[in-house]
This record gives sequence, structure tokens and C-alpha cells, in this order.
Amino acid sequence: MTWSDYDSATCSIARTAQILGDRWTVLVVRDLFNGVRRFDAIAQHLGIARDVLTKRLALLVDEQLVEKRPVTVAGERSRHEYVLTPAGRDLRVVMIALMDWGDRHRAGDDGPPMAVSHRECGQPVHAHLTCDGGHEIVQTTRVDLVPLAATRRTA
Amino acid sequence: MTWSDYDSATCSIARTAQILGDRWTVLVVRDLFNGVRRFDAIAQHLGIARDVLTKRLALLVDEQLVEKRPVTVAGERSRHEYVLTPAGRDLRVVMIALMDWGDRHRAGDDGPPMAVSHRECGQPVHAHLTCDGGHEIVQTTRVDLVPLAATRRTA
DNA sequence: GCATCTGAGTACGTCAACCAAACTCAGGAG
DNA sequence: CTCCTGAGTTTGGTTGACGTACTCAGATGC
Repeated sequence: MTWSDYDSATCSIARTAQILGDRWTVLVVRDLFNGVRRFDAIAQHLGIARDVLTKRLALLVDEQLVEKRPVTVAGERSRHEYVLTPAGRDLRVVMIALMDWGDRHRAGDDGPPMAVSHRECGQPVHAHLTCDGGHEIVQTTRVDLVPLAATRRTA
Repeated sequence: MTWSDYDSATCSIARTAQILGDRWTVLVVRDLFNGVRRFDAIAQHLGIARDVLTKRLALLVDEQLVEKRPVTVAGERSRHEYVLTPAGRDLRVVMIALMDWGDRHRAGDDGPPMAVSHRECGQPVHAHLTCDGGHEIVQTTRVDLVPLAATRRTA
């Protein structure tokens, strides 16, 4: 029984990609992480078409990565803002892994444009792999794929 | 100077999303990680339209994440296979971060469908964040965004 | 009271991307 | 000499993205 015998969709990578697998969605989530909360602010910053942003935000709300909540500032009319839910914030590892890869392989001559730093100690933050045995998993470390649930392909 | 003053595209997340920000591309890379190397095998496993797969593979080769190499097995006619380059293999952290998120938030009643385990000790492998000061960055840990290069938005 | 402004979308026409299925082409096999 | 298979390419229809214009509701100004 090889990997090919498994249904491609029955895979957590596929399920996550189903949601994030779109250039705009990733960027919307990134901006939400960075505190951009209002529709127009996101639209302007990303340069995304407004109807597409509407759809992407609706999808993220639907998938419970984002919460749309009304905001009423005194003296201003009520609006709403978009905030990451805990599940959305849990994508931080993914975001930083994407950023690390871009830093390593797509940084221009200027080097990485930004860094993320731990507020307490100021040191840069990176994503990496370890196993539960406490070993660091580097590029050359071999890993295996282990089937867990009944994920046989039905076809 | 806030995050919004930075050009959205001048960001390693945006640059990486430019390549991976597509449902199929992520799945193609996943299958390549899992040893599926031939065009038809990928096409069948993913259920992707063949012309789309052609384009995706061309893009990955173009971006130097994948190498297309001819293979000649004795007694068989020559074909080619697609293999990840070092840059492509460096996406392992991203893939496992995606998988971890799916496991935590999109696993069905059966639980996670698969696990990745360290070959040497058999323990499961996960992606996580640490800072260079050696601190573990968990969900509640606060981090800051630090601009590095000259990334002012020109507009 | 009426016109204006702004934030947050919706509507619309065009143009590219996706999809499935059919077609091509080359090298072995029978 | 024909069939089969791997690896695409072509084709035609449908969906989605893009940009622009329009809408609507509530505060603001006169």
C-alpha cells in the first residue's frame, strides 16, 4: 500500500490547501495578522478587486478562521471589522514557515524585507521541525509517512 | 510607519504565495514529496486536468523547485520524472505546518489521516516556532514585525 | 431638511483560467 | 504492421478574476 493508494483529498495538507490555496486568501490572512481589519484598508493594501475580497472574507468567515464583528466608536457610525479567530491565529506557524522560505529563496539583493521577533527577548522567530522525541529535523533528516485512520481510496 | 505603509508585494509571504498560492501547486509538491514522480501518476492521483498539471509543473520547474529529468530504465523506453530540488525540499516545514493545522482544525471524526515520523526514533514530527534566544513561541506569545530592508511603498 | 461624504459592499462586462475529453506523437510489444 | 502507453497538446464550454461603476446607510455640513 503506497501513498498513491490513498485518496488525495483525505489529507490534512489537501484540506488546508482547500482553504488557503489561493494567493489572495493567504495575503488576506497575513494582513489580518498584521492588524489590518477594515474592508477598505485590506482592499487598498492588497490591490485586490473588491468583489473578490468580499468572497474571500466570506469564505474565511465561513471556515471560522475570521470573525466579522461590528464596531462602534463613539461619534462614529457603526462599522465592522474582521478579526482572526483562534483557529485563524493558529496559522501563524504556517505564515512564518512561508516567510522563512521566501527569505531563504526569494529574498532579493536587499535581503529579507522583514523579520518577526519575540517581543520578550527581541530575537528573530523561525519555524522549524522537531519530533516528539526532541530531535531537530533538518533537511537531510529522513522521515516516514504513517497512515493512521482508515483512509483507503474508495475508487 | 505602520504595516500598511509597506508594499504588500515586498514581503516574503507574498513572494512564496505567488508560487504556492494555488491549490494544485501545493498538492503537486506534496505528491512529489511522497515519491510520486511521473506525470500520469500525479494526474491520476490528484484528479487534476492534464493541461493544468502541465502548466503547474512548468511553473515549478521555472521557479527551480522541481527538476525534470529523463529516466531510462533498461528494457523500457526513456521517459522523464519530476523531482524536487533542494529549494523544493526546503518546503517541508511549510508542508508539515499545513498538515499540522489541518490535523488540529480539520481532522474528521477519524482523527488525523496520517502522521509524519522521524525515521530514527519513530516519534511524530511537528512544525513549531522558536526564537533564536531559544524560547518556544506558543499561540499566546507576542511577537513584533521588524522592517529590515528598504521596503517603503513607492506609491 | 437637503446635499455630501465615506465605508462597505453589489452589479456588470470582459478576459483569462479551469475542466473534461479528444487528439497527437514516439517508442516498444505482440 | 498494428496496438498500447506515457506524456503531453488542442479544443470548446463554463467558471472565476479583474476593474469600473453603481448602491445604500449613516454621519456631517449648510
